[in-house]
Amino acid sequence: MTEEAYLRDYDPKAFDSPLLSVDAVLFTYREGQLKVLLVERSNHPEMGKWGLPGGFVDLEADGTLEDTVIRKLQEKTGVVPPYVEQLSTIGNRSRDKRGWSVTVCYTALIAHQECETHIDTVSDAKWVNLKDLEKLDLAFDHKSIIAAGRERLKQKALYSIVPAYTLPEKFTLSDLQHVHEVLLGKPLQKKSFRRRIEQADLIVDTGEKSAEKGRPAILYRLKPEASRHTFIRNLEL
Amino acid sequence: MTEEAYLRDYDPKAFDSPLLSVDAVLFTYREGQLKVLLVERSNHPEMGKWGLPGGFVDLEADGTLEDTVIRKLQEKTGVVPPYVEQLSTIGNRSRDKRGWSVTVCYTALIAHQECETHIDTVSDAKWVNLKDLEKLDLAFDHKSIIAAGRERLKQKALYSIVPAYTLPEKFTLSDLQHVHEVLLGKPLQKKSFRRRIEQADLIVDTGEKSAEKGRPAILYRLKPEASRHTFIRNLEL
DNA sequence: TTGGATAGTGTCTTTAGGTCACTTTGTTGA
DNA sequence: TCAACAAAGTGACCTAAAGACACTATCCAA
Repeated sequence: MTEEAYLRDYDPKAFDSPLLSVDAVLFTYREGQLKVLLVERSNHPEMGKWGLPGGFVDLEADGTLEDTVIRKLQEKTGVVPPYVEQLSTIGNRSRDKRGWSVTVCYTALIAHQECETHIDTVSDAKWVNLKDLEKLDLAFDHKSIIAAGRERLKQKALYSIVPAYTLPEKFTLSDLQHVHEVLLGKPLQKKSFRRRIEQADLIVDTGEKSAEKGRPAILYRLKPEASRHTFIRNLEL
Repeated sequence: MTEEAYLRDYDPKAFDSPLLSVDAVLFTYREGQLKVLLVERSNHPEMGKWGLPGGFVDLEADGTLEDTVIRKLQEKTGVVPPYVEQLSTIGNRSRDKRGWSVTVCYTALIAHQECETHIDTVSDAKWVNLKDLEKLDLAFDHKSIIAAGRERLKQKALYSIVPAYTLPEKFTLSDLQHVHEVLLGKPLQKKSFRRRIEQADLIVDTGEKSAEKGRPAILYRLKPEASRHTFIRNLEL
């Protein structure tokens, strides 16, 4: 048989295959707290429970898996988060009552200011403090996915400034240090932190200053190469 | 409608969904070269081309995605590799002529001695030097998946001794250093390398010595906690 | 027993990061 | 107007990890 004949007769539903979905752990930082976006499930199974934003691939609309996540996140937040990175894929027979199920998970970061108003209009989405998650009973294995996302972000805090994407476009080094401290769960030395960031050479002085009490701080912005525009990490080499 | 009713009537084939497969980049080290296991495709599409070992989830036999990879690897090598780790998931409309396709990719490591004989009996599998890959035309996007796996392994060489899983159970520090040098593409300082490994405290002296020319070297083995038995990394926290 | 080959170590230098006190620069209210 | 306060930013010293490289150790073979 030729490949043409094979492809002509190919029936995608001839074989049983797992259910495939996509989920996103969207983090933000506000008032000293790390928060995750949760969505109330409006369909079975686990209807009524809160869980991660996500869903199924739209074979027509989506060209890649990243298109799917971004589409789903935009539905809930109104915007495309500036940072999206694949986290892990989980697939087994027990995580979904419907049967064998696979979910491709992503972590995403955004400044809460970017989507505050839109989330308020969407009644089925809300920010939840990571600290308050323990009490909640989330859908599927979403709680452990969030834990994995948080762990990944913690690692990033050790050797990168990726957590900066949880902040507004212009931010101070003190802000950034606070985010890192929350992620790492311990205070950092101001000097060391600043030295590391200066060496990395990933941010640039905007010339503006913050207006809090005390000495005003320089407002920085991420350099264009680490640009604030849908930085998608999946197989870039 | 109750959840019970929903689940009773649930039809997994009611919606179109992407094709889901699993692929593995199995590395080994031999005679100063990094090698990857390739398999000749016996079915359409891309029949006759060489590609990564992998396949579809068996909803009956496999409990998790990792079961699927391991089953596929065992079919080709005869054994379960001591190190298997999820790499990345790639899903888009263009990678497979059959349509929307998602593949969950893994990297795995094994000593070539463990499977030499079995691979010789399986005529459709062979080790290929990483260096020789450029010339080859592999199936699907497998060449870029291998590149990603190699890049991941290179990162591991910087701060771990995971590459030790490409070596036999008992190995010398010189062997391990050679593997790391090939991965990093540059010579390493013997003293620094050994200091780093000693500090990590992940290997233990077997009491045996190697018998090459020159001064015999101490044979080490990975400590049980970094045990040589199907160390699967996916979402361990 | 000596020379070749490779394993393994001693030691100085370099660099990244920790610590902490000090200076700077703004606001606020007597 | 100017001290007191608060937070930003820096100087300087110390420690730990890694780089560089020469040196010693231990085997085999001729």
